[in-house]
Amino acid sequence: MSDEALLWSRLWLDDAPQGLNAALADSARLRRLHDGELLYAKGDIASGLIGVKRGLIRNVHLGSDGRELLFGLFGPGSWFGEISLFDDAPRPLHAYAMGETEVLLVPSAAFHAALEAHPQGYRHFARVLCRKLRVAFEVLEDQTQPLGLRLAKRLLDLAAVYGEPTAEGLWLKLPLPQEDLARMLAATRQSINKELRALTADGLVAVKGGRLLLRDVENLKRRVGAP
Amino acid sequence: MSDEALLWSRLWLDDAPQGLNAALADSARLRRLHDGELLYAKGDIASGLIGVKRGLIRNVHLGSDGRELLFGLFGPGSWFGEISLFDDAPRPLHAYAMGETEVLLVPSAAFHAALEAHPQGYRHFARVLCRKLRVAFEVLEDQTQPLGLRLAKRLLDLAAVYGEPTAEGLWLKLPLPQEDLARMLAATRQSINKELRALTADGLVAVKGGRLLLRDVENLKRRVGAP
DNA sequence: CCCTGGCTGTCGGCCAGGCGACAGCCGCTG
DNA sequence: CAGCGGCTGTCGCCTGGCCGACAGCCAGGG
Repeated sequence: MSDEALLWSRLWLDDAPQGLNAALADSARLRRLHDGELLYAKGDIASGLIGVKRGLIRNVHLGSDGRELLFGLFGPGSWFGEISLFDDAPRPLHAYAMGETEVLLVPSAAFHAALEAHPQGYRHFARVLCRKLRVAFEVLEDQTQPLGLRLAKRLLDLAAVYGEPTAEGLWLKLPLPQEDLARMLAATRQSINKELRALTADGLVAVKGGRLLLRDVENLKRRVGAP
Repeated sequence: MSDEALLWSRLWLDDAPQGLNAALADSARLRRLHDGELLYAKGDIASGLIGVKRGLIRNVHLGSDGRELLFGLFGPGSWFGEISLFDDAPRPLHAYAMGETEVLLVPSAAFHAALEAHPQGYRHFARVLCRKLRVAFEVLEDQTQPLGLRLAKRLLDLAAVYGEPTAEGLWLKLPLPQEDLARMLAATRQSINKELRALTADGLVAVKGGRLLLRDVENLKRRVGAP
């Protein structure tokens, strides 16, 4: 399967609805972005649905004080940007590229037309929206937890998407400076550093060559879940 | 218009799709709840879509330490509970009554059947889900703001739903102990008390007879928005 | 091979907000 | 009208996490 076909298959939760998939794929166009280039800004009207073919897209909020909050990190196979398509409201977040990146863009008009022709697509995207809502709820629930726990949880979440199992444990194949973890957890780089080293001291994670290794996923999960 | 007709009209954002509305209304049944009675628990499979006819429903998360987080407060005219219907996953939160309460419940099976017959309903509910997602995003963005700001913002949000304009200002016609504000903002009662009195000192709000009065909505908004 | 720029490790001061404690206050009920 | 239970007002202590500062460290480029 070509990487583009793989990307399309990742748009669907289980079985791809053939007609709809074809309609969307026909109208998609490729867009290339350089490192740091803006895909869209918060407040823009929706250009379309986005699928990442190569590279990485950051989905962020910029506080009035300049502080950046990192809501999403989308790698190859990920789709996003549907919210503004459904409610016709401005983009809720900025999106820009990390490294050389290629995305597929299904223009809004084509997206709407395809869905009108294949209404069962609405049901699918309703499920997608639900999943995002549940994730948001979970993060909100964890607000009161100490930073160490929230960090461990986030690492497990990242590993679920970007983890590569090896003999030593689960590698995060992702450029992930501590600064970014801080931006995800609304914390400071220093605090992340401290917690990360606490996890290292407990033998749960390790850092080798700038990448993170989850050495004991079971124990991490236990620490995060039922104490 | 009867209060029940009013409730149904509130299910839709703009114009009610007649056929779908009728189908849902036909299958809805009334359920009466006493003060504190559980409507559903987190983890339950979805019973159906809920509309509040009379009283108040609290939508909460219970932390393992017993701490309660208040995610939603639904009064007459409010609908909720659609998430689990669309993704067939367990309820993400508990829901229970405050005071004598009556709700309409559209059973899951009937809900699905009605939507299959009227697929344009999916589009509507997708919009509803989007709105909830945006609210969640905003709360997440405000994580780093000082408590005073978050409180002011929340009061304005509450006023948008439960506010009653008078000569003195905007009354919150809602039983709202400081403890509940604390549970909404993941703070303590004491901190809320302090911030509330700061707002009172600035003449922005007032408490009379246990209810809250927003005396200067304009200034509150200014304080919250562009400084 | 050195220099430069981005990341990591670490320290100390500081403060918002948590937590326990307790005293009014007010409305409801017996 | 006395008493009780739920809410509000207020203190003081304590701590997690913020912030500024600075010193390694390492990789890539000239």
